[in-house]
Amino acid sequence: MSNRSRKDSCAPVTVAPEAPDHRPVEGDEADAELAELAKALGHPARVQIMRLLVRREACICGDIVDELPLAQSTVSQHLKVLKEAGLVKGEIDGPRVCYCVEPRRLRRLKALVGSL
Amino acid sequence: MSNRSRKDSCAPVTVAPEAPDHRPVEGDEADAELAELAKALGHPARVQIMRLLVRREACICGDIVDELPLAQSTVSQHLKVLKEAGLVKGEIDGPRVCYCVEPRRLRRLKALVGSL
DNA sequence: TCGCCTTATCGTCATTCAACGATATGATGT
DNA sequence: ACATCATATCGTTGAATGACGATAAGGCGA
Repeated sequence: MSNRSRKDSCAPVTVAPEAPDHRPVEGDEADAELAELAKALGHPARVQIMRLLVRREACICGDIVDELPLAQSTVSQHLKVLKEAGLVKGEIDGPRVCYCVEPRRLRRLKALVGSL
Repeated sequence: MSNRSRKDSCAPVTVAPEAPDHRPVEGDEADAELAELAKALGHPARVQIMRLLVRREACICGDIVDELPLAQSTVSQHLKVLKEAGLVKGEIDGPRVCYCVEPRRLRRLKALVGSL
C-alpha cells in the first residue's frame, strides 16, 4: 500500500518479448487499421503525449496536463482518443490515473507504416 | 513523344540514393511534422491510394478513381490532401496527371514514426 | 476550331474535431 | 462524513472534414 504507487503496474521496465503480430500488413483490414492509428496520431498534442509516455520509462499520469499548454479537459479528450486507438492504456492508481504506451499497438503502427 | 507516356517522368524505377534526411526526429518541429503526415494518412481511402502508388512501380493517374468506390471529385480531394502533405507528387502528362509517391517524404514519415 | 476526355475546383450539406469552462465522479486522508 | 484532489464527462461553439454533383479548365485529336 505504499503511497508512491505509480509505476509498478504499468510500463514494464524490462519489456517482455510479446508474441509477434501475425496479422497482415496489407489489405482492406490493414488499411483501415493504419488509417485509424494515423488519425489518432494526427494532432500535435497527441504526438507530444505519445513522446512523453515513451520517453519516461514509467508512465506518468496527469503530469501530462502540466506539460501541455492545454486545458485539463482538452488533454483528457486527447488521451481518450489515444486510448480508443489502443495506443495508450490508463490504469487507475489510487486517486490518479497512470497512462502508459501500449507497446504492442505501437509496434503494429510501425509495422503498418513500414509496409508502405 | 510516344503516346504511352505515363511513367518515364515519374517514379524512378531505380531509386536514386537521395541524400539522407538530417533533420531531427524529435522536438516540436518534428512533432508537428509527424502530426501533419499522420493526419494525411488518417483516412482509409488515402491509405489505399498510397498503397496503390507504392505497389505500381509506375505512377498511375486517374486509374485511382477506378480503384476506389468514390466519386472522382472525392478522390481528387484526397489526392490534394496527400499532395499538400508532400507524400505524393502529380506531374502533368498530356491531358492526364501522373501521381507518384514522394519517396523522400515517405521515408521521413517512417523515420518519425520509428522514433516513437 | 470544335468537341472530348481528364482532372481540378466550387458549392453544399452533414458530420466530426478541437477547444474551453463547468460540472460530475471517485478515491484519499482527516 | 467531509473536504480535497485528480480525472472524466457534458454542453457549447467555431472550424475543419468528407462526400457528392455540377461545373470549370486544359490538352488532344479530328
